[in-house]
Amino acid sequence: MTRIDGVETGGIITETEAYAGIRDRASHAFGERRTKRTEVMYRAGGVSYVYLCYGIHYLFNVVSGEQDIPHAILIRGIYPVVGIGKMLERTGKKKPGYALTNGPGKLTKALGITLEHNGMKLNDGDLWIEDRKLIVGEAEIQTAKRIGVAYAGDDALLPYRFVFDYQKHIQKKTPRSGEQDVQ
DNA sequence: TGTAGGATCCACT
DNA sequence: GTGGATCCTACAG
Repeated sequence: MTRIDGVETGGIITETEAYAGIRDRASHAFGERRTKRTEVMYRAGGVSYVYLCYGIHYLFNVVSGEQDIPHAILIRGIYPVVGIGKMLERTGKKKPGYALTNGPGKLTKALGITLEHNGMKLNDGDLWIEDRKLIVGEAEIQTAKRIGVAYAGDDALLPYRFVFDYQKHIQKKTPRSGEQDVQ
C-alpha cells in the first residue's frame, strides 16, 4: 500500500523473489559489499529498499533480515485492489487487472514508488504492508527460478521466486463474484 | 574522471 | 520474438 499526495493505492502481493544476503550472487549485497546504495539492506528488517534499474524502472524490495544481515525480498508483482483509477492514470493503462502491476517496474510506477521511499519504514509513513488476513495454502504458492539473474551462476537456479495466484484464490473462495478482465 | 553494465518494459516486426 | 531506451552505481585507472 502507498499513500502519495493523500491518495492510497495498493494491492495483494502475488509475486516475490528472495535475495539471501551476502552469499547470494544475485544480491546487491553479495560478498558483503556495502555501499551507499546497499546500506539500507543492512538495516534491521521492515524498511523498504528502492533502487533504479536500467535507468528507467524503480524496483521495490522489503528488507527482511536482522541488523547487518542484508536479506531482502523483491516485490515483483501485485494484484491491484486499492486506488485502481489512480494506478491506471500513473501507468497510462486503460483497463484494470493484473497486467496493471504484474512487473516489478510497473508496480512501482503504479504505486508511485520512487527513490524517495528508499529506506522508509513499512509500518509508519506513506508506504507500508498490511496484514489483510489472507489465508494462503502452501499449495497456492508456486516456487520457481528467479528472473533476470543468469549472471549469478548457480545461484540463478535457486528456487527463490514465489508466485501466488490470487485469481485462483479468489475463485476458490467466491466462485461467483464478478471477475475482472485479466490478461 | 570515465565507463560498463544491470533484479525491465514497450514498441515494433 | 527481438531490440532499444536510459541513467545510476560501482569500480578501475
